[in-house]
Amino acid sequence: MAINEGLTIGALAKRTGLAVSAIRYYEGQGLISPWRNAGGQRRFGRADIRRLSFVMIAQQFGFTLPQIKAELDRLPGGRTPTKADWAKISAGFRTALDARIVTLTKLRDNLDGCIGCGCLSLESCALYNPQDRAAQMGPGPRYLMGDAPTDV
Amino acid sequence: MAINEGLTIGALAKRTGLAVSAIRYYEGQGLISPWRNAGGQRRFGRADIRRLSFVMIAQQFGFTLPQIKAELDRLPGGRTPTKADWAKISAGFRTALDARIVTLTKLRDNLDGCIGCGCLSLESCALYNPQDRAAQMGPGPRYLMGDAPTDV
DNA sequence: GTAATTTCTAAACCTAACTTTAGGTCAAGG
DNA sequence: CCTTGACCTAAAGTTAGGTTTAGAAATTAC
Repeated sequence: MAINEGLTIGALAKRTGLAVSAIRYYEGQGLISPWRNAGGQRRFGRADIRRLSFVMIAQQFGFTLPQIKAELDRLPGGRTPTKADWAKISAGFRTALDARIVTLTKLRDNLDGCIGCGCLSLESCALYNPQDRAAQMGPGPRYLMGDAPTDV
Repeated sequence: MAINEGLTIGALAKRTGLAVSAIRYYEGQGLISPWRNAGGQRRFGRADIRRLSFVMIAQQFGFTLPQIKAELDRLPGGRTPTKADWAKISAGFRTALDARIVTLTKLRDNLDGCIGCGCLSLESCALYNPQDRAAQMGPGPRYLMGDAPTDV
């Protein structure tokens, strides 16, 4: 391994647990911006490990890649992000997560009522509020619970 | 409208709020089994409204169609399901939902720690525990999460 | 009886988030 | 120097959960 020329894509993949192809894909989506060495191969900085870590956590929370990119774009350009920079962004997660827990809990409570009455029918079941469903997106795969993460 | 020959696909769509195309798709997936009239058109029983209602709720909870089918297959064949039949199946939701709430709450608590330290790095962040990641929730093309976490 | 809806089937298309493949190029070890 | 493994690009394939389209047949409305 050379002196300090950055991580290869393979090394980054090993460090993050991501597939090499996924990392290339993320670059295409603008989530990371490696530089190239003389031979045209990607080289990544150590800060990219943290960036990808952020991506993976955010995905677990149900964020889409464009939403995640929007968050990452708020990091300072020009210098390596500090812990404080990351902490600021992470705080938004807390809010989104709290909201999701509230939604699920409400859903569960409604379900309790439905188990009691055995209804599960459109006429009487609170779970089917058409307004709730109307908020869902049209085509394509559905996301977590239908409650898209509010803007962080 | 004829006497009592069952619901047309359009009527069922109106009752459930689903698109006609979605209902046909669900039939293809084995979630409902309409009969055909003399002209070859689908006819549905009133019990199918409830079946589709179940499908829609289960989707909100993040179940995939095959998982939902598995649940529906537990309903009695031969007779129209009673409220008790539906209540038995609904109880399973309660368990799944409770589990999901616990997972999210744990995730949030871990995040609290991470916001404190500002780490968000693979070396020290509890959010990356591969075991936690394996506990994926929600639908979507995320077959990657079960991958070998190599060294993490 | 005719026009307007609905419905039918099959196949193609859609999005998100990736993976796989094909056909080369680069880099590191012996 | 040569071989092996990592890397490159571009394009096509994959999965889930549907939607759209096209052309034909059935039903309903007037």
